[in-house]
Amino acid sequence: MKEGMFTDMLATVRRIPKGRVSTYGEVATASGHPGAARQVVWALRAGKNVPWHRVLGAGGRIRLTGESALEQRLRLQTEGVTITGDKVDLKRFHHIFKPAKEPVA
DNA sequence: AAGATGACGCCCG
DNA sequence: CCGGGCGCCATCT
Repeated sequence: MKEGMFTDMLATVRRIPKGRVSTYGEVATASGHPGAARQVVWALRAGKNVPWHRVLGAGGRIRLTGESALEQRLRLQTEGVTITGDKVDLKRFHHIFKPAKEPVA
């Protein structure tokens, strides 16, 4: 039965370990839906038991606004993720998804 | 069916 | 770094 793109995306987000982050674009690609970064947002809004706070905009920038952004910062900091200004240093906290398969050529 | 929306991304000036 | 413009794509009006 067809699970759908949202399910794929949520499963991918759930693989981001505590204390690490990823981006909408990365999640889209890693879940098999390159270019569907916007759909990752729908998935996060609809999904449950999902570490949505670990997903950021390109460059590690927090894209949420208002109260939601505050909560995201709080949650990330609680996990030990450092936020400078409005972004996270991907060099330090970026989670690299395990390549689907095919070892590096 | 047509237009508007958005927690996006990338390129350009 | 910042703003502006365009492409993308499921969902909503």
